[in-house]
Amino acid sequence: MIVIDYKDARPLYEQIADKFKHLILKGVLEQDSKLPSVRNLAMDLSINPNTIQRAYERLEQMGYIYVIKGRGNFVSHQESLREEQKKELLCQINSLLIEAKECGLRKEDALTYIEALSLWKE
Amino acid sequence: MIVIDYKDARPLYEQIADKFKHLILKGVLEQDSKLPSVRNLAMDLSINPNTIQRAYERLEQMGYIYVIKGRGNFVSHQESLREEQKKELLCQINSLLIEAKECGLRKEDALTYIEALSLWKE
Amino acid sequence: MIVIDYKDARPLYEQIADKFKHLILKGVLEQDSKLPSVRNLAMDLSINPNTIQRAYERLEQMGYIYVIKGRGNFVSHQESLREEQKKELLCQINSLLIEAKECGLRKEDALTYIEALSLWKE
Amino acid sequence: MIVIDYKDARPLYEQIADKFKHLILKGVLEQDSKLPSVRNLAMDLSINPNTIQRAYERLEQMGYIYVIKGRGNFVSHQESLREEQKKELLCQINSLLIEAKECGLRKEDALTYIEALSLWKE
DNA sequence: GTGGTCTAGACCACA
DNA sequence: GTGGTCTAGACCACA
Repeated sequence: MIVIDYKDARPLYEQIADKFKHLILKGVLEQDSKLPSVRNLAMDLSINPNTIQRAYERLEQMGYIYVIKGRGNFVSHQESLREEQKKELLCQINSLLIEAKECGLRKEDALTYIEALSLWKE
Repeated sequence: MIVIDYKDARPLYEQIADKFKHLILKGVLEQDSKLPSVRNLAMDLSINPNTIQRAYERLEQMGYIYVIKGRGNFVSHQESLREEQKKELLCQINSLLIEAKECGLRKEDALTYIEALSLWKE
Repeated sequence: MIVIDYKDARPLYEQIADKFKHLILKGVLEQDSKLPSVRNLAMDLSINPNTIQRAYERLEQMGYIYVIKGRGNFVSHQESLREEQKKELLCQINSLLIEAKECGLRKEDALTYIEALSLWKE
Repeated sequence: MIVIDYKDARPLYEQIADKFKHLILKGVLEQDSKLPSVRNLAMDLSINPNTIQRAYERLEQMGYIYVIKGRGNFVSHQESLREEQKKELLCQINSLLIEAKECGLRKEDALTYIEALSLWKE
């Protein structure tokens, strides 16, 4: 389910947290379903348990999972996470558009470009 | 011209390179104009010259400046830089929109949102 | 009567003990009334009986319930519990006010703030 | 400056972070002043550097300090931290008062009690 | 020197 | 079994 990319410059724990974040947002991991245990995942990925622990800690801080000590880590309420994430992404797009405008991008060009993106077709 | 934000988590050299990048794209630093010398800027910012050197190396790698040995660092051709940067930014926006779509964003909503951004008014 | 919040970070036994504490202080559970048996409650909540047992032990240590072997767990004298708890809470408020004072809170501001709280209206 | 209390049940990193939080809020550590380096403090307290690292990480996440890689950890803007903390504390007091009210506390009693606290005299 | 990441391995509380 | 904390020690990027 999780594959580590050793060419990725980011730290392992961030990579792992990010993978889970996407699996949760895409709905592959359903709400309240259990994530693999720290030790199991560490074994699977041939990685130190501390690193997994850290990834899970981040996910909890960001609200993607909740922890029941002695039981495991579980996926939080998805719909609210999706809304939150959508806002965050639109905010980032706003920042990028401001930069793009400074490079000469005009409103119509932006709208035409986005209108034509292939991603909408899928 | 350059102000360092110590609360910025990024390494200093990256921050400095980024500041110059923006000054160049905005046209504050004109084409073929000379950047401050490594030593002078290091003095001004009370920073290790190595850090400035690394920032300039970055800028050269990214094509924003060109070096003439013994004479200094100079701003590259701006128009092509702007076009390049614009493409890069739109590409990043594309990636973000793919993620946002997975979180439930629809085409019309994206267009309406971008249409309404205040940045276009300025 | 008891609902478990798995998103609560505290251990289950503490959560359960706390819920009962509130039910007793609010008077929902009357003095000398019997609490559900360890086994029954464990079944109801789909939880390990050991966890319930630990919660009840806590409640007994804190004086909220008394145990009659072979008969069950019963609510202690409420009025004295309420007085005890009130003192405890005011003591905690004292500690928090000391900290708030170090952050610049003045006596008048504290009184005005507390005076204006909506909780008194109910 | 920092003393560890091994009788304290809380984890070491939390204890250490909390001590620094108070030193910062009280103004003992002034804005932009440098905290001891991870390694030095670890030596001083005879504690593993990882534990200090973790304490500092928390402080950064909570906004109490900012990090410059290769330089050290520094105290954030105090006044805003104090305001934030004051709000947080008053919010906690609100919660405690709600509980106290359920135990029979009346508005006048609360105000009289707080009015009379010795902490205001200092 | 300074912080950041990671491994290896131990011990604890909770369920 | 499951997560949480901690030690010991290594290696890296940045300044």
